[in-house]
Amino acid sequence: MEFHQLRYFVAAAEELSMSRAAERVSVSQPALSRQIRLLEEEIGSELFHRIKQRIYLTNAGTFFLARVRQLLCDTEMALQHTQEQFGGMKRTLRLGFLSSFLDDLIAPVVREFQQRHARSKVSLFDLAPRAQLDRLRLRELDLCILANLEDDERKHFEVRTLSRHRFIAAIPSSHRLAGRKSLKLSELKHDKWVSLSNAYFPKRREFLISTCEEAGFTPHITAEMDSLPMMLAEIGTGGGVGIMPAHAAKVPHNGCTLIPLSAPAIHSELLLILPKNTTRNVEMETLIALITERASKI
Amino acid sequence: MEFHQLRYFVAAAEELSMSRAAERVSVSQPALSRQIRLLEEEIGSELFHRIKQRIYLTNAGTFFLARVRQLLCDTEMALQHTQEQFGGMKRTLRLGFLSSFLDDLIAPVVREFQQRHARSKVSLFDLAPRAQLDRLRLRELDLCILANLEDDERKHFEVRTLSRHRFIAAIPSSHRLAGRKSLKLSELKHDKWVSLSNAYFPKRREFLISTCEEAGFTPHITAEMDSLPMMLAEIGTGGGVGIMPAHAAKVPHNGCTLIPLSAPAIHSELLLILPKNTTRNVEMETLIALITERASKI
DNA sequence: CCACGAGATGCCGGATCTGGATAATGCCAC
DNA sequence: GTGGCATTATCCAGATCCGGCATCTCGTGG
Repeated sequence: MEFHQLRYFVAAAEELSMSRAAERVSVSQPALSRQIRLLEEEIGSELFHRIKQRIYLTNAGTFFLARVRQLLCDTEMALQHTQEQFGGMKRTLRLGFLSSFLDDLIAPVVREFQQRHARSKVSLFDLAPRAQLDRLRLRELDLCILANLEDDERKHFEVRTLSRHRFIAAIPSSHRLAGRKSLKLSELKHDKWVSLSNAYFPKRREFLISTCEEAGFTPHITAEMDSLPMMLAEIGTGGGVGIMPAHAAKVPHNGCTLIPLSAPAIHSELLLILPKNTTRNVEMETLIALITERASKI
Repeated sequence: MEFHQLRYFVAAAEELSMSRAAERVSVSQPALSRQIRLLEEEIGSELFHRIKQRIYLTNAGTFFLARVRQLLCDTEMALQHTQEQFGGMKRTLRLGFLSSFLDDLIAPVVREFQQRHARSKVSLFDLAPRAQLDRLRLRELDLCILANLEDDERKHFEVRTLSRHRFIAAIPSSHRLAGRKSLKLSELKHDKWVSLSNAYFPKRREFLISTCEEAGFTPHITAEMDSLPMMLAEIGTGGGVGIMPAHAAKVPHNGCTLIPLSAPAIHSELLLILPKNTTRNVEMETLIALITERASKI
């Protein structure tokens, strides 16, 4: 297992195309294909389904991807941190986020920031909530953007609310309610449910259960997934139903229908999370201001 | 930055010798030297002091080492986990520990375990407490062995006490009290103090402060270090005084004198920590039994 | 003063990674 | 149905980079 193989893999997983991935990481397509094959041989399991000249992540691939993301993130941070502290390198701002906010919030903010502080560097890390918080606590990230935070955690960080989002229901397109314009949570009381795993999404299962109980039933949870894309994939193949913040619509969801919830109105808050008791420089303040401003417009 | 460079670096840092490290990782000494040079060039800072044909970790090296350990641990775990879950590989037991317990507890237990279950694999990961807990929570480790645990955390895990250890004081060998056979905590009330950082050692600073306050003073903490070796190095160069569990004597401490504390008697508990609500197989039970048994003899 | 040990340097051989050409396959339009 | 386009897999030659050997330097200890 080598770093370049992992980078090629992430690129391929994100592009869902060997050719585009190869272009993105500046190698030829055969070179990339081959390295991914080697990686698959080492793992002993295919990372991609190759069907009809297209590639799709296997379950193993999805599972591996989450870990590789964290790995590459930690690698980059270890290098940067050491360079900055001992190699006289300028401080890079490290920002954790959820991929569903990349287009609307993160990317425009970073573009604007780069214009104002052309000599500053910002590194972006697409990580699950749990992974973001762990790294913020270790000061390996400078700030995080994620939705919801259990009370236990709040006291360790400085937390600001950026915006509020409604929850929607995600059900298979073949589901009896898939044609509806809106639905009530209680209409899904007899369905199988898919949740996000607590390991990556703090307290998410408890949140689902208590929300449903307030609506008068206990959800029958049959699957817990490690990421939003995996959850949508599971639902799309008929594995059950689920709820999630509306911005989840940004991630691909073939076979899934997303329907607004008319009752109860469940909200999640998008939060900006900072370490407590730290002095912040001008760049940091600018970045925070830009994020706050932009988020208020969503 | 490549994986083999990181492995060479860890080997060199542990052996404090390029030649022995080279032998350990089965390459020639020049090859290893060169790769470490390349790594240093990439970081922009020396990882080792090279004086009089010997090598010593620089501050940058010590800092980088902690992160690289975690990185290699995570890499190995990502690979194993994926292989086991999707590649039909047999389950490996992953065990986190503190290096000071390797010789007396971990190594003998693992040897014994290998004899009883020759076909099982155990992987060992030398990690800071914080890193162990984070990885246990994500189920990337199966079991941790560490000292002390804040109450917040206890409720997330199953915790068993293995043994109790007295705290000792660590002071520079040049310190006015260095000749003493034992000393009271309050005799150090006017010294500069060195603590372990909260980022890697949960609540360690608070523990030091409250312990000192019970002894009638507030410690003037001038440095927080990321690891026990760094802390001992800092104390050894006159950076202050500190307290730590007696087993710290296992790690090299040039320039440091370790002296039993006559009052107050501060204890720490060595804990075995397991995830909650998991089914455990025979191998796991054997391992737990062996650890418990062995620890009671220390 | 010399021998030995440890790390640094130079050069060569070989593993392997890359890239370009090419083949095979599927999709889509006409 | 057929031809064009796109995408992935395969093959081979060239280049890169890593590792090993020999050697050098420096410090230590007898």
